[in-house]
Amino acid sequence: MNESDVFRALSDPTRRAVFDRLLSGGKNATELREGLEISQPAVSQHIAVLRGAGLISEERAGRHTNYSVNPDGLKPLFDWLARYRAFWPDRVERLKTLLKEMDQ
Amino acid sequence: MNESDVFRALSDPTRRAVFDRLLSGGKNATELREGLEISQPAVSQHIAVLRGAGLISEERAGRHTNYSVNPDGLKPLFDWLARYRAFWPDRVERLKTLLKEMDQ
DNA sequence: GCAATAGATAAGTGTATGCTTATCTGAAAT
DNA sequence: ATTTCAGATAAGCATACACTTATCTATTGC
Repeated sequence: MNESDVFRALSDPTRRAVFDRLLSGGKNATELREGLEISQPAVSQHIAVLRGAGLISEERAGRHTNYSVNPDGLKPLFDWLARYRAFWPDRVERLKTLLKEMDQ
Repeated sequence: MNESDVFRALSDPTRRAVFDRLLSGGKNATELREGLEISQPAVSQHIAVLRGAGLISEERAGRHTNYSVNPDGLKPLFDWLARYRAFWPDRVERLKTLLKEMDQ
């Protein structure tokens, strides 16, 4: 919800790995756990933190729960970063990338 | 230096306030402390965390030390966020702003 | 109904974090 | 030289975090 929650949620590498995994589409908790050498409750707790920060949303489907990236979740981060636009790297390159992407 | 350090450093509101204060130019530790109801060592410790994350750099000047934003410090954050470009808000508006800014 | 499965919650543990007061280092000024 | 000021470091403390094992809830399938 707020900046602190988002920054804190993303400060943990395992949590970033979980979040990253959702980039390729929604997944359930078991799928999110794959490859991570961590207990089931630990994943569940990480998911709770990400949800609490507004970064992911969930949809119950039977006995599975499907988690997906909340499109607005990163907004606090973008908003905060916008004030540091002066320090954005490779502005021109980034702009080109954006333009190219938008043409598609 | 790495993503975790940057996210963690910025997860603390006091530390963001200190960092924000540097946006309007370099400052020494006493100036950074102004308005914060916090002890001098606490500020010193926050500065150490920000420096450790590569977010600020320092320049000793007599018995003062001038701290300033490290222009490359936010790069890990930008790089990480670049992968989530699909979720960037107001892409067109942001692009316009960038263009306007670059024309100046 | 009953066993199996997905996931959350409880309780406990070691470590990290943010803060404090007290002290140290080093440069400035008199 | 000695006091003064900027800032770092030391030590201690309370709380937060990330993790574990054990247990609970809810849904599915037989």
